[in-house]
Amino acid sequence: MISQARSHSVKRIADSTVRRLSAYLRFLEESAVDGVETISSDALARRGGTTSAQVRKDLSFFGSFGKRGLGYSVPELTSSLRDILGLGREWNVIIVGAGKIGMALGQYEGFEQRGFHVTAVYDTDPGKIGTQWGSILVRDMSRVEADIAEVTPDIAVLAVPVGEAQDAADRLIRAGVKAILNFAPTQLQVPGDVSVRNVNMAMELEGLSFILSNRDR
Amino acid sequence: MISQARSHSVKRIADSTVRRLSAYLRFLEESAVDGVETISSDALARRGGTTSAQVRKDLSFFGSFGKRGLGYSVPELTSSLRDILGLGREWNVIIVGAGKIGMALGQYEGFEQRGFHVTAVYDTDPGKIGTQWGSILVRDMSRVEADIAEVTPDIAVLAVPVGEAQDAADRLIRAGVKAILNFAPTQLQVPGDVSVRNVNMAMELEGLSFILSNRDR
DNA sequence: ACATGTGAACTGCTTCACAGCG
DNA sequence: CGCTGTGAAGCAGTTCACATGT
Repeated sequence: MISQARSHSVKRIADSTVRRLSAYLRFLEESAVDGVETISSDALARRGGTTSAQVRKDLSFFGSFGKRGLGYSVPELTSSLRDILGLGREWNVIIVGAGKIGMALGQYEGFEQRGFHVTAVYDTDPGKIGTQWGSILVRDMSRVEADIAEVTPDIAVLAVPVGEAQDAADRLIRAGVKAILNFAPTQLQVPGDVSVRNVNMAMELEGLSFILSNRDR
Repeated sequence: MISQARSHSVKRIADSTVRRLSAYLRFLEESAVDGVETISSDALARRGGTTSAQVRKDLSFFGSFGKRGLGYSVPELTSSLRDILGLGREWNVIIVGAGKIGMALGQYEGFEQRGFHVTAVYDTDPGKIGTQWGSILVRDMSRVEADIAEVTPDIAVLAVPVGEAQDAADRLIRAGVKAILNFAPTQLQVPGDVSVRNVNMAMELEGLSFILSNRDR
């Protein structure tokens, strides 16, 4: 019996660790397709751009998943990582904002594949409300509180213009949403029990711009 | 004379610092619109979700921009941060992959606004090649090397399916590209002189999933 | 012999606290 | 007096190195 994920979990886990776990999981899934049965921390590390010690340390927070002298069983570690990351269940997701980004996200297959079920898309534009995107109906943003009262989504994806982001977030939080994936280029102000992750293209581009500007000097 | 950005810049700057500088810049721009003349490290911190000491330390790597007892001049600090981040010039950007994400990015106004000039979009799909997106023409991916040889883009945005990402990156790098903004959910293998930033929605969602799963425990 | 799991050492980012200056 | 700028202290994340198990 190896799958002892969650038996540990005493100290707080660093954000960077969680990100790497995601990366390991993706690589494991690729390896499984290639028919690899067993993998070492070193192979995992090379592919993820880190070190074997880092891989082992990351995993050690959650249990012992390897066999000494051998490495990790690909299917077993895959399953353990899924469990650790909370991917063993379905999460209900709503998308707020039916613009270009919201649309691209709504049609992204990767969401469903990983257990993130998009239940609804919201917008304020009467021209968009009522239109159908595949199986998803664009709903009226004014209904969002009523809908959430019935079934609270686990995660709300915010894909509205910057100027509307904080207001939208406030509404969602008041209605009970506890996790937001924010695509608007602004730092949302939220209470401590609400988790926010930001996806900010402007910031990433500026990061590259900074590196390019300071490369030689 | 205050704008002494770049007179310092001895030690390596942490990634987290650069990200915060981006955030400060955005907030400063918002403040300027509201007519604010002067701002303290404390105000900047509250808005950016950090501490005043952190703000001052971040800025101190690049010079002294404030007035003791007063704070920072909004226009002066804005200009200094733009300079530090390398936003004082235009960067040429190509988008590789004319799918949903590539399309959304190509039409994103924020790019141009901040000096990131999209010069071309590439795809391999004959049905897409030759179509026009606003002012941008979708070009044949097989031409990318020839085009780059003429004008090397500063940054390439990778918005192709996972399976094609590494190959596309290899081609771009061989052709001279030194900075990549990668939207494919895979860890690209690149030489040391190439900078990569990742935008990975799956990873962010998994981060939220992890937090939600471990919230109470 | 080989690769994991982990305490100990190390590195570097963050926070503190206060001197310095407007 | 208020707020910046910055060494020093504190802390968290990473790397080392080796005992441990197969």
